[in-house]
Amino acid sequence: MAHEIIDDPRITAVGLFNEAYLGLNAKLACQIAQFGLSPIEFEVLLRLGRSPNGQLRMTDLAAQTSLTASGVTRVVDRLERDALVKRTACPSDRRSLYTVITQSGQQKLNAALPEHVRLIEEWFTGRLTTEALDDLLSGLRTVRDAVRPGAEAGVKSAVQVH
Amino acid sequence: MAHEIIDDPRITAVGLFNEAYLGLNAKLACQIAQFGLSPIEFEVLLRLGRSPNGQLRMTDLAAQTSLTASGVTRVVDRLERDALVKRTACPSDRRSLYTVITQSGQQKLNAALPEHVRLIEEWFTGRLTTEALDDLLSGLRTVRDAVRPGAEAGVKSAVQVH
DNA sequence: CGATATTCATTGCGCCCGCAACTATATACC
DNA sequence: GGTATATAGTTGCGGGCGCAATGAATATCG
Repeated sequence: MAHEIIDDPRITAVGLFNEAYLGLNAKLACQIAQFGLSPIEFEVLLRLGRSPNGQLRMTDLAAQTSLTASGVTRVVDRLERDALVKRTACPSDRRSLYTVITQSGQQKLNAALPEHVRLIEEWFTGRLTTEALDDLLSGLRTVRDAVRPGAEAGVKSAVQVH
Repeated sequence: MAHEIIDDPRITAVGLFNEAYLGLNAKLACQIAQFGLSPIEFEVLLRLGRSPNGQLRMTDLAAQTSLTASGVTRVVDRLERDALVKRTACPSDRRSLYTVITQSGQQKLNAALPEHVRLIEEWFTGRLTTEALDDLLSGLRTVRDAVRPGAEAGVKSAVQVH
């Protein structure tokens, strides 16, 4: 009855991956929510905040997040409604729009970040020795590079895997 | 302008965690979809399949997945509509319901599992040396145990972390 | 035993987001 | 230069799921 494959250690490994990921994110989501933001809104703000001029085109946001173009439109809709970002025209391509973080968006981001980092330290990085953390990140990097759905910000040429 | 904290390596680490997790799951979701299942439906089927008698109460399913009770109700609704599970009364507590996997559910699970494991091997476990995999899983386990949202199946007494 | 509190599951409502269709602009090709 | 194709972004629609309210059964406690 395939009673052995259902307990395959590889399935267990993925289960562990899931639990660790979801558990950690639940902790972080809770803190982010205190600033009136959803995790995806926080991520967009973060990516804008670390980009040159605090701006990114909608398409780039879609590539860097787990969202489709449609999803980006709506997240930016919400952030713009709350005056945390604004849309501005792209001079070189009139199809494109820049989403640029506002003063108020930067302030909210700066306000949230210290505690955010503290929580990451508390529930994740601080739980491991330097060496164990390096090992973990190295493994994650290997997996990330394998499954890269676009991966690194700003990457233009994506190698297609068969 | 807090230009340093936004590039804190701990934030980067979480970003890496995200990319690896989402990328891997996208690969797996794609395969699962070929069997007409969403990832959460597959997970429910899997957890039922590895449980004694292929059954679990709604509440247990909620505890083991990332779903609320309401979410479990609806997932089981869909699976039951497709005849992959069925609800049966719990004799000892008439508030509770068992969700039990059907013959047809087992067959679908068995059909999906080999390729599922193969994909995990291809995109995850097979990318790492035995040692690197052990290190990765050990790190994940540490994090999981810290943030445990209920963690191990069947655990009854949950130690509350302040 | 009887009243109160708790637990299991479901449901109405609303948000979020993917898909596919659509508009506008840009690029390619003859 | 003009037509075909590709790309940027938005929108209607529909599905998935959380929250809070509800109903039913059980547990707790005076």
